[in-house]
Amino acid sequence: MEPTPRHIAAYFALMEAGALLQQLVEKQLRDEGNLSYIQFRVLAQLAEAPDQSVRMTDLADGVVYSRSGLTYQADRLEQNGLIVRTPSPDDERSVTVTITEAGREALAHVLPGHIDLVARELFGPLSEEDVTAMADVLTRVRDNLRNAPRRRAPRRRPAAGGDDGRPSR
Amino acid sequence: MEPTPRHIAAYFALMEAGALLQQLVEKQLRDEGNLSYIQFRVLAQLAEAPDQSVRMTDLADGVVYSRSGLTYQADRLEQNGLIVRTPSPDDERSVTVTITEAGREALAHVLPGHIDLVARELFGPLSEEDVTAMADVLTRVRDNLRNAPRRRAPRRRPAAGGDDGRPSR
DNA sequence: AGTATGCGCTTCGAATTCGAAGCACTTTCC
DNA sequence: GGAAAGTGCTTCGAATTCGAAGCGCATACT
Repeated sequence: MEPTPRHIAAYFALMEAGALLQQLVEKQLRDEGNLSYIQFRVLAQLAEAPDQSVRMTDLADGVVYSRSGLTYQADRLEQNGLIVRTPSPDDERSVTVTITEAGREALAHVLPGHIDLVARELFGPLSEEDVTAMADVLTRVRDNLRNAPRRRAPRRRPAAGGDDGRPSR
Repeated sequence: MEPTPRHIAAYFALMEAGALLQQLVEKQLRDEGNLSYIQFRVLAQLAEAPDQSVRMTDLADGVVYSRSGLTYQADRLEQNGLIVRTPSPDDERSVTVTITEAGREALAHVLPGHIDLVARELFGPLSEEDVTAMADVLTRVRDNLRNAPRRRAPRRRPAAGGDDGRPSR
């Protein structure tokens, strides 16, 4: 399939719109609540979780983020008293993250401004139909992207008969 | 305007789709051409410029990036011989960036895989109508976002009769 | 049971990011 | 014409980012 100019326009518009919006959002959260966008997403995810708790891995998957990056941000959030980390009861390896009262307050504090900002900057120029179309198309795109990255080739057959070129560790 | 669940879905879908796609693209460019996404955008912008040259500031605006960040990436690109920086002829302050032959080759080298990736991962699940709708809506959003951040209040009337409180530099 | 493999999280190091500050040149305004 | 304000870029420092490596627990296979 040959890409048309419209395809290219759609591609760049998506990337740029996402980047621009993230910059605005990041600034609002920083100014009003001293939170990064990732931290905001983490808190939001915890707040709507059944028992205010989620495992680290599920958090990372939820916010599209590297595991080490999440560890770093979780350190920040815990230092600031917005979350608590405890070993998971059922699986000794995993860590359960729970939002604290202070965390809920921090979230509640930035939320109104956040909603205002998004309503103004993102949805401002859009009609209801536009919003519907955008949600529809982008949801499909996102779900597709969430599955596609399965390029983590399982590396089957760990060189049963010879060196596969991978350096020893 | 009260945000509906559909608004929220659209907002997160935009942010996540952008982030996921960027990760895939970043990886492809890194693997196949040792380029970051920003570097790719810079080269692409230079390649389509009238005389293969653009000023630093215009580049930064074009790719949605901080000036200092662009300086850093321009250093990398220049070290690798993909661009050249020369003082601008008309304005002694500004720097004109020009893509080199090696730069064009690097771009040509990653482009086919790039187009494949985007066609597959982004446009794969979309119909022609979807692409049109997405381009239409997101272009408007992006253009709106490009202008909106004008919270740099123009600070009109530079205190014709007294100190406006702004610290001297 | 016992070893091999896999999973969940953190630590580590190196690269990248941004804003603030600095520098040099340009334009504006008396 | 000269100070004041603005513009374009780089430098600087501090924070953030990610992948690779490390560690301990869990699961599979025999």
